[in-house]
Formats: sequence, structure tokens, C-alpha cells
Amino acid sequence: MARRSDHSRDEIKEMALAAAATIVEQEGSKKLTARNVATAIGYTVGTLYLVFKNLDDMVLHLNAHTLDDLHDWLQERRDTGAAPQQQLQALAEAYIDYAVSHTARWNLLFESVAGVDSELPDWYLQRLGKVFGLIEAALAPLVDHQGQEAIVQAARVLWASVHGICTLKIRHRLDLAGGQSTGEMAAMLINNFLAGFTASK
Amino acid sequence: MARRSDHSRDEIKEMALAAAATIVEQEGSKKLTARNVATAIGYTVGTLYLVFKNLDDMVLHLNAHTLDDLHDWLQERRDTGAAPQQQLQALAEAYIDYAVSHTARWNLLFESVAGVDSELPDWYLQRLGKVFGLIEAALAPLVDHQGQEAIVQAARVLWASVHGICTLKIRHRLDLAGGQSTGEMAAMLINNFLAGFTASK
DNA sequence: ACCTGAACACCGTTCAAGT
DNA sequence: ACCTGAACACCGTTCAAGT
Repeated sequence: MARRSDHSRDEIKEMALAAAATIVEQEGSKKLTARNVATAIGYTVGTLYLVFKNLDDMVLHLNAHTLDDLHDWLQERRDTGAAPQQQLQALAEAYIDYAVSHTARWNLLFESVAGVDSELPDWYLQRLGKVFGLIEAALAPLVDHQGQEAIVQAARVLWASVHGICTLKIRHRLDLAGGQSTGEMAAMLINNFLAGFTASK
Repeated sequence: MARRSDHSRDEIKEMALAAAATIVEQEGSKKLTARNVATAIGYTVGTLYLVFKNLDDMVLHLNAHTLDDLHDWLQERRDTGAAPQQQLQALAEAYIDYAVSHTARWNLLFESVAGVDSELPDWYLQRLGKVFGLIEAALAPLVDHQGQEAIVQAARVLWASVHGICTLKIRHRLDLAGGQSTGEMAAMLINNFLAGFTASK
């Protein structure tokens, strides 16, 4: 054993990330262990530490893939022909759909805190920015009397809010009597927020 | 050894929860292990499984305490004399303050998914409802032309949104260029949402 | 009856040693 | 040079056995 060179480092990395994604989707994030990933790609645990700093680092790379995936998912489902308000509603529903149909991968996106101090790497923040860009694009036509700065800020507030609704629903923190659906909640949020936002000068 | 009866089951339970809270606050949630809690209260691991179903069950009870704590924290800091909008802003800032100053305990509140299927127990949902009640009380005077139903719905949408802003900030998912503070984001959310909400019939 | 503590089946991570 | 696999220091959970 030892010394194989069947695959380059980059190949091993991609194989590991693909295996990790499969494990998370099919067996849940609790089964995402170094040993399970290594076995799935036909290597031993040690090899994983040759291509990733540690398991958190592997999860961060997996999350980057998930963000790309989410971006494409949202892009396909946004209705660029519709009015901004309908576009935002479609994006919100697409976001919630993604969370519901890929719950384990989506949860992983927010589980790692990576240490309160440590900032996320640039290549990760860029992917985050791409997702926010879709919201900004939908908002842009609504607010031409305001600056670009206002659009960026509104996009973040709005999306953090949609995310909050989504996360509390998925984690059963809104299972109180007489609850609305997430779609209704997102609609209430978007309609009221935009009413206030477009009225302000 | 064995057979001590120094403490009743309920006493052991409370001791364990107090120890767990201390460990989480001082050493982080990664150090919250059965062995660490047991050692802290002078018992062995096995004893913990006499009073809790498992570790998730212990965390759920700890979270219930945290919710009570959060409720009292918000209640003390809300400004019942002020206008509804200022009251909500004060509540939002108090919520964010709690998350920032008790990050580990606050994170624990949302980490356990407890299994996608399983609902949270009633005694837990009641505590959640108590927290939402504070928001509903602040909203109530603003919307007397709408029904009680509308207040409850608005409170949930608004609070899920504040929570979203808070959680993305704390997990560094908003560390993009030109970011606002959480306080500014919450203000933008509340002002625009209320403008839309009070204008609607 | 109450509690122990050893045992089981796992973890993440490292690193001397094999080819 | 590349990879192994055993070792270390942990986990959650169970349960026969002690007092």
C-alpha cells in the first residue's frame, strides 16, 4: 500500500466534496464524518487531511458548492419578466423551496460558525455576494429615486428577513397556534417592506 | 459506591442544567458533553441518563431556561412608555444584544433540529409563545383597525425577520463590503414594514 | 433503590512507517 | 512522494454489578 497517484490532489478534493454532498443529502449531516467520506472515495482518513486542513475546512468548501447550486436554482426560478414585487416573491419562494428540498445541505450552510473571531475567506464571501446580487437586481428598478447604496442595503435586510422566516419554520420555531405558511409570511414581509421602501424619499 | 440519595432526581436535574449553562457560557457548546456536566455536579455519566432521555433532551431543557432568561431580558429592556415603533426598535436591539452577549447559549437555541419530523413539546412552545407575546403587545396599539389575527401574524413575520438579521450577522454571513450595523438593519426593517402595515386596511 | 464505571461503537486528528 | 493505518484523546449511550 501507500503511493498510488491514481488521482491528483485536486481530483481527490473534488471526489471528496462530491461524496460529502451525497452523504449529507442521503444520510444527513451527522453521517458526514472523515471516515465515511474517505471510505466513499476509496482512500483512508489520513488522505483527507492531505487535501483539507480539517473537517471544518471541508465543510466550508462543500458550502461554497452549495452556494453556487443555490445561486443557479434561484436564477432559474426568478421571473425576470415580472414586476419587481413578483420577482422578489418568486425568489423568496424559490429560496424556501431550496431549503425544504435540500434541508440537510442548506442547514450545513449556517451550522459552522468557524469561530466567532474568524472571518470567512474571500472566495466564500464572493459566492455569498453573487446570491445577494440576484436580490439586488430584482430590487433595482423599484428604487431609482434612491442610491445604489440603498438597494444594496435593502437587499440585505430583505434577504436576511426571508432567511429568518425560512430558518424558524424549518426548525419548528414557529409551530405555534394559528400559523401561516412560509409563503404567506414572505409575502406579508415583502409587500409591507416594499410599500414602506418605495414611499420613502 | 452507588446508592447515595444525596439529591432528589429534580435536584440533580437542576444541578445539571445549571452546570450545563455555565459550561456553555464559559467554554462554548463544544465542551457541553455528558462527561463534563456529570463531573461538574459530582456524579458519573450514567446518572445523567437517569434524569434525561439523552443529551438532546438535556439541551432542550437548557434551551427552555434560556428562553425564560431571554423573555425577562426583553421585558426589562422594552420601553412600554414609548411609541410602538420605538418599542419594537428597543426590543430588536435588546434581542441582538442578548445574542451578542450570550452567543453560545443563544446559538444552542437554534442548533438542535431534533429531527425534521418531531415537533417540539408543548412546554417548550409555550415559552416560545411568551417571547412572541412581547412583540405582539408592542404591535397591538398600531393596528386596531385590523384583527388580533393580523397582529399575531405581523409579530411573527417581524420577529422572524429580526432573528434573520441577527443570525446572519453573528455567523458572519453579511460581512460583505459596505455593510450596515445590525441596529441600522433592524431599523430599516421595522420602519418600512410598519409603514406598509399601518397603511394597509 | 440508587448510582457506578466499564464497555461498546463511534468520533477528529496526527504521524511514523511502508512502498 | 504518496498514502496508510495504528494510535491518541476524546465522544454518546447502555447496563451488569456493587452497596
